[in-house]
Amino acid sequence: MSRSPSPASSLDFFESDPSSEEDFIPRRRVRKVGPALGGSKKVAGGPSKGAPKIKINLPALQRSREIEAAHPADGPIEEDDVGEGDEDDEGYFDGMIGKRGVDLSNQELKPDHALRPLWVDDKGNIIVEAFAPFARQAQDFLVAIAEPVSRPSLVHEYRITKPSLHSAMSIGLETKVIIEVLSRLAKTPLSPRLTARIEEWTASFGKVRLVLKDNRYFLETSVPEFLQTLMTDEVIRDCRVTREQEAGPTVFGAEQIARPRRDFAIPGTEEARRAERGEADAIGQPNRDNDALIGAVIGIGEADEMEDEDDAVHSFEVAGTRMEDVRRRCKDIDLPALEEYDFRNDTVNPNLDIQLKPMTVIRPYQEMSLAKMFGNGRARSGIIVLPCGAGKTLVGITAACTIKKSALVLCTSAVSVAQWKQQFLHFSNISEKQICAFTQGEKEMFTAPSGIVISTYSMIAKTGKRAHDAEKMMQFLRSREWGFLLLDEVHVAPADMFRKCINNFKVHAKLGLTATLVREDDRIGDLGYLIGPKLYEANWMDLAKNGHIATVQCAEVWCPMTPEFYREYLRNPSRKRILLHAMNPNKIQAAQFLINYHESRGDKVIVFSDNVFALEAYAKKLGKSFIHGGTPEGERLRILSRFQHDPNLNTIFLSKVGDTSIDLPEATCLIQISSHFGSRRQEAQRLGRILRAKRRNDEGFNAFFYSLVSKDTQEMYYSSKRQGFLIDQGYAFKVITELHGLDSMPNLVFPTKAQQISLLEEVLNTGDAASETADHYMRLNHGKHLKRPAGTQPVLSTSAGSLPAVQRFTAPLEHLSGGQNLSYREQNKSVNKELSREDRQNKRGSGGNGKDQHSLFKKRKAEMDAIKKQRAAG
DNA sequence: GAGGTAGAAA
DNA sequence: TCTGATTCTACCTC
Repeated sequence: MSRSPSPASSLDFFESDPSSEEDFIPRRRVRKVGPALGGSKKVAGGPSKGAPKIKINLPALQRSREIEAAHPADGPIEEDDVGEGDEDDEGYFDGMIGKRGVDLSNQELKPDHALRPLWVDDKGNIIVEAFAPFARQAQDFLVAIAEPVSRPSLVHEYRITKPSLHSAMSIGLETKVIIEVLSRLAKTPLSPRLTARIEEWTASFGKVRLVLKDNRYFLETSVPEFLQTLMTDEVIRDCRVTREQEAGPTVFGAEQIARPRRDFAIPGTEEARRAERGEADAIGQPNRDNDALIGAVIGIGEADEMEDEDDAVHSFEVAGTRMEDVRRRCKDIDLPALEEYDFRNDTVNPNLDIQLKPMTVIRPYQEMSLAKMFGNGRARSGIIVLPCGAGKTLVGITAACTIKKSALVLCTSAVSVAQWKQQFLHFSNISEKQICAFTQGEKEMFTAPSGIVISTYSMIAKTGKRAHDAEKMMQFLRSREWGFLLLDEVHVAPADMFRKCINNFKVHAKLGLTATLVREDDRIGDLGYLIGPKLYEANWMDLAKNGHIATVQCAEVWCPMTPEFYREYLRNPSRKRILLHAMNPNKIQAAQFLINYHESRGDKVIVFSDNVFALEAYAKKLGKSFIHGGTPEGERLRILSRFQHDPNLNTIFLSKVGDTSIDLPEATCLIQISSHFGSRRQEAQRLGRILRAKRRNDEGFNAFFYSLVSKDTQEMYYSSKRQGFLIDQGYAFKVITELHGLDSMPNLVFPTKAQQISLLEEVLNTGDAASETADHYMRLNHGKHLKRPAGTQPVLSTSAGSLPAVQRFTAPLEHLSGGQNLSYREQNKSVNKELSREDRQNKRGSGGNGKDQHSLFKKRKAEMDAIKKQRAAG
């Protein structure tokens, strides 16, 4: 690698020997290791004589395990942990098969195990040797049948769960194929318990369907006993619609039962171009090399068709307003309703004349995800997960061009509505009068019989008063049947208000798109019944390898707190702590150093800060432009265009506004200075800002992602939590504890203690102002959040005067200090002790004029004392 | 455009 | 154990 000599030598942390694990594993991650690693769990009967003992104990694996242990609530779409059976044998099968660890200590290796890439235990945990022969093909298969747990470079981990098997079934895999392929790829024979479980879980799948006909929803099944189950279930019975003339279930003929192959090509693919040239013979056949190869290698031909079902389809109507209940209940009673839209044979809804423009070509992974959606010639509802910048929009548009029916597109912001509209016009031949936006500003309806409407979730979910036009528009949207509902950023859909967007419309097929299928609450699993199974999830590392997204070097920079800041940090309530660790002078210096370094390399740098005060302070101190929520539109555009075109403006500071909706293809380096919450989604989305870097295909090009963390503060905890998602995607975070050359840098900000202390003073004072304005803000807008913590007494604030809304609450000290964060408190117990000892000494000693006590600290102490006194009195 | 209301995110 | 505090967005009305 050739780099300019002086800064490169100071930033050689990315070039050190990757084999030294020490550098790659931050020490703090070495927490307690999960159970059953390397076979520590009890083994019935012990290992049989002569059988080789297999232990998997690779560092990479261990690391991922530890991260998982650190936030166990995480994870892909998963069943609620039902856990009825307490006994070890049964309990863990509910929800997901295994918890963690792959224990094969009493298993016999197959003689040719070296050729087979998988370790599969009896709980459904799978470990892939990514370097083994056929690992590639194995991974294609695993993505379809299991949840990726983590995918670092050499050893990948997957887990078979009930939802993942349902996804597999919904894209057309069959039980016996799943078991067969799995057992051929595994190094040891599959456990009978696992195969039994797979059989059990897949048995009922796909036998119940939910269909929309003539604006009415029907549950249908060809298995009489399932019909029985459904009709006697009280929840579902409650959702039934009975009309006078149809007391019992309707019985249809057999025509819907045949499971056809796809007999058309997905637009934009090689297949489609072949079809255009009249070479249509191969359509719908598995045309990927992988399929053929895997078939040849493991001796499995093409998947057999589903065995013939009964001749008659029984169905009954359910209320459209109760769809969510119906879907959830079906899932709960293990009869998940499959939703497929046979759009080619839908003669009721008019077709929409929409095609991809001839020049539009979709990428292999986009084709693959669409092939999952349209695999059997119908449109399956589900979710496609692609990294930011990997062309989600084009996937959505291609899906719309395949279905060719009226479509409804929902996004999170008005900006993104405009982008979708523009992209539709760019990639397809849709005419402008057939595509319309529904936002505050635009309330046009299409006049043609079919068309596309693009809107925001909040517009649709709006409760209460509506503008006249908006109400009319909603009636229009609600009154008609839609062929296709496209949900952008679908991870927001489980929110209370947004989830009704999905059920408010008569929709045949739903497709959710997202880059980050994670939420910090437990609602991500709801998407399973709100929309459908996950159809496809791309591997970030693979896309990077193939140049579809940029390669990123990630680093966490540990900045020690200066003593003055740390002392204040420890004694201040949590609200100011955020400010204190964000404004840590060492961090500001680190930011300055990194910005200088990357600007000198010709990088365009984005600096993120969640805290608006810190954002502004940094930007002003370092003389850079900044944008936050309060920045007027015109100003934003001006700054952004200068960032793109002006070679003298290479760094911008962004607040949360930059997380979404601002597209910056120029950026190649990203620095986070304040990230006090543990949102994995935000971290991934920010990384996504630089994944679409235009220069990504340059030889040896790397984008850079830095997280600046103040040492020994809450940030450490949050930072490791935030990284979870990216680490699971295979990114490695390097920890940098020292930036060489920083001290010798000219024009370093805050070089002297005096300047740092005056900064501290400013921070504390402004902090006061900030919390006052925050109080004011809350009084005005967010009174609903002022809930009294349990076990506290309301105290009327003296400053509140006649305003009844303001209440101050007495509470244990922990409520104020943020000490309720357990892991954090543990870390700092001794420090707190030291601090209180120091406090006592200060009190005993110099009666207030101690020479080491800055006047500022005296003031703070007086304030704290006043608070304490007040609390004691109240 | 200002100000109000409501909601999301974590 | 329970839920946080803040920033931001979007929509509505006037």
